[in-house]
Formats: sequence, structure tokens, C-alpha cells
Amino acid sequence: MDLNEVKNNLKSQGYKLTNQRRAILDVLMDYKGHVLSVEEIYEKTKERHSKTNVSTIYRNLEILENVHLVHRINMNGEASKYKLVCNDKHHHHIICKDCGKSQIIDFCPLKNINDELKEEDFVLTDHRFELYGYCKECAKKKNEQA
Amino acid sequence: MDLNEVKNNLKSQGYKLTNQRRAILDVLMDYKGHVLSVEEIYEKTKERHSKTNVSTIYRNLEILENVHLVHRINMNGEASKYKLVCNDKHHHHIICKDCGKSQIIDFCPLKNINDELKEEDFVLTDHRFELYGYCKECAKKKNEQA
DNA sequence: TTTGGTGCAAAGCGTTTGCACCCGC
DNA sequence: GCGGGTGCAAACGCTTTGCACCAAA
Repeated sequence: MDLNEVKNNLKSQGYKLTNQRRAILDVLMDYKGHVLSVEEIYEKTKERHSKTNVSTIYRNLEILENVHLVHRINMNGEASKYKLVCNDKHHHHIICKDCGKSQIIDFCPLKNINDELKEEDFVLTDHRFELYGYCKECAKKKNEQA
Repeated sequence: MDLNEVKNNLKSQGYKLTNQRRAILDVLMDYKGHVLSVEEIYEKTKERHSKTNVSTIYRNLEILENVHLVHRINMNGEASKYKLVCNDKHHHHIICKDCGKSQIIDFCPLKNINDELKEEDFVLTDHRFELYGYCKECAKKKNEQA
């Protein structure tokens, strides 16, 4: 999904394309494939549109999440992080705990688990599968520090 | 793991067994296999030891988590929920979004994913795999309401 | 011109902390 | 008696909200 698609998507749903909103989207697009904290999105958005408030960031991220243009990640009760969605196909991620780089995994455990779950008394509605670790670069840095 | 085991486990690590702590453990044991919010743990603990403070609950849950006697669950950035650990074997859970009942899944996606990940440039350190849905009872209730 | 979007400041909520006191061991 | 544990109230950090103003369409 490219930037214009995203913007048109928003417009078609009745949302206006304000400068702040454009700036936020630009930032997210710049860091496509990276998970960013709200703080980071805020700071980087201010570089593009200095008069931007955190609450605007929050309001927009919420909209973008509802419209499925943005994906929220919550690790261990830490503050929320966000990234632009990458494609429409269902997938999961490996996320670097240092730099936030994320990589798609074309593997969904649900497919494999179905056999084992047949007899369970649960109606499944959601699942969460995330891998965490260090990307090549951050792993290298960590080794050098040690 | 039974209650005495848990208590001895704590003592052996130098932790005292205060009335509040005992009450918290009793509550968690009562709801073994259920995920409880801090609020719920707090209320139920007060029933057993009326002079209990939320901060005590938090402090104890943190200790219990560090000692691997308790497992914390964070869904979607909601407030943390906790449950007593069930066994020492690595496993995952299905969790009922209504009543918090949880069930162990003897299936770990990591085993299946290894082939697909061989070439990835990530050093894995953590993973999270949780299934959410409704247990038989809650699913039934939901249907009746509709 | 209409309606959604925004900045600002204040409030909300879950969680943590400092401190004096308390109580297991 | 010592050192960890606790209650209380205050602080914290992230997030949300009310309101008056602003600006896309």
C-alpha cells in the first residue's frame, strides 16, 4: 500500500487530509516496516509540521487503527507502538526489541493448530503471535558492547 | 503446583509469608486457571484480609512474576491480568475474553516455524502466542442474549 | 458554510514510589 | 531485633477529554 492509496483511503471514508495528518502519514511511511513509539511519531511529526500536539497524534493513530491502516503493538504492558500496515494478507511479525524494525512472517500458527484444537470448548475470535529478538544490526552492536 | 509448594517456594527464596501475601496466594489458587485483573485480585484479597492495599497487590504480583509463580497477560494495552502458573512445561493459552478462564495449549508455534525462519536475520529471544475467544459457557450466554 | 480537526490544559487511569510504621522470622 | 513487608498518599507516565478555535471540503 503506497502513500497515495492510504490518503485516498482516508478521504473516501470522510476523513479530511489536514497538514498534521499528512505529516503523521509521511512519518509512518518513512519508517514503513518499523515499529515506532507514540513519542517517536510525535517528535518526527513535529519536524514536518512544528505545530503538532501529542493528542493529535493519539487521535489520528486511533482513527488509522480503526480504518486498518495502522497496526498497534503492545509488548508486556509497555506503551503502545505503531506501524503502517504492510499488506492486506494476514500475517505476523518479528520485531527487534532495540530498533523496532519488523519483518513479516508468512506463517500463522492457527493453520497448524487446528487439528489439535478440534475438541476444545472455545470459540476462537482473536489470536496474537509475535516474535521478539534482535535484528542483525542490533545483535551485532550488542555483541560489540559486551 | 499446589498451594504449599508455592508458599515453600517463596520462603525458600527469602520471602516472608505475611497474611496479605497468603491471602493473595489463596485467591490466585481459588481461581487457578482463570486470568484475573489486578482489581479483581485486590477485591477478593480484601475479603480474606480486609486491610490490604492495592500497592501491596502490585508489589506482590511483581515478586510472584519474577519468581515465575505467576503469569502476566496483557491484551491490547489493557490493564494487566494475572494467573498462577500451571506447570513448568513451556506452553501457551486460550483465554476467554468474558470470564477469563484459560486453558493450556500443548502447542508451540516456534517448533513449526523453525524451518521457515532458517534464513532470517533475527536472533529470537521472546515470543508471544495467545488465543482469545469465548469459552463454552460464555459463548452460550452470548447466544442467548442475542 | 459546515463539520471534522486541532491545540491546549486539565483530568483520567493504572501503576509505582517514598516514607514511616509493622510484623515475620 | 533485624530486614523485609505494608498502608497511605502522593507522584508518575501514558492516554483521553472538554472546549474554544481553526481549516478542509
